[in-house]
Amino acid sequence: MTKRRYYTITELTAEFGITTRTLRFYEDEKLLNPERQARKRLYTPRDRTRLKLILRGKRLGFSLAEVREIIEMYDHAPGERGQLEKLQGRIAERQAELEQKQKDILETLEELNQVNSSVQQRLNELK
Amino acid sequence: MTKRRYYTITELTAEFGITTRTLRFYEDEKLLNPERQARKRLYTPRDRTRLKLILRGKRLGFSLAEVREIIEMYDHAPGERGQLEKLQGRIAERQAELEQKQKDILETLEELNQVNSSVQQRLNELK
DNA sequence: TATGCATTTTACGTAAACGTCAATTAAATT
DNA sequence: AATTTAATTGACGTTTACGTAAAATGCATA
Repeated sequence: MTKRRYYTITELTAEFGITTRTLRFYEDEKLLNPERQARKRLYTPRDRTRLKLILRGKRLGFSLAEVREIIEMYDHAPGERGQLEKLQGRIAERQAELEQKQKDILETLEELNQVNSSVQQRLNELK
Repeated sequence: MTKRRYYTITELTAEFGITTRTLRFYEDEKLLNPERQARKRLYTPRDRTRLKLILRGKRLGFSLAEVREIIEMYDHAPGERGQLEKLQGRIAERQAELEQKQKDILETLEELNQVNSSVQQRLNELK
């Protein structure tokens, strides 16, 4: 017996903690492309992978439009030199953005640590 | 001559690439508290620092409500044991969130690197 | 067969985060 | 004094990302 081929809409909502509305919305936005069995949606492993990419992008603060661009990079067609070079440019931009976010995170974590220390000290003083 | 004490609204919009509307909106939301000289806003270094925190939070995908909570952690009043412990709990939550974002970023950077490599290889093959 | 349950489609609603006027007002320059 | 320039205060508009309610459909079970 081979791997499951399809996921139902409720399986995905349960696995990722999202609503059916969200899944249908992403489909309207052409981010997902579930097949149909009569009227029911059947999500493929590819849909599930894309969904993970979408949710990860959202966690990082990307809009759906940005998520779409990033996913399109993954799916890029072979293309000619000019296209490929443009693609590299866009990749570099996203990488720079992500590196900025890394810095932002490190700063924030550091500050939260400092707050935590001062709170801890206050707690120690309280007996 | 000591350090500048105030920033005008246009100085801040220029420095951070935002609009006056945004600054007034943050003020309505009680995130900033500029003084007034007649009707004109005079932003203090403290306002500027908070603005930086706001913009950094936004880059990380936090909503203004979340940014507000984070800033309030920085500004927390001394408080009693129960309060302090709750604060530590909230700090831990935010830290976990940020660590998840770090993982998400590393994964995304790795994937973008892979795409970049395959694009580069294609370019090399094109002569 | 009737009934319940999940799913679908349609469509209006909503919260967040500003954008974009329009109508003052004040300060600075001619 | 007249005029340009910068800032302010409403207030309605817009986009994004779904929420939510209603009505129809289809499968499963009592």
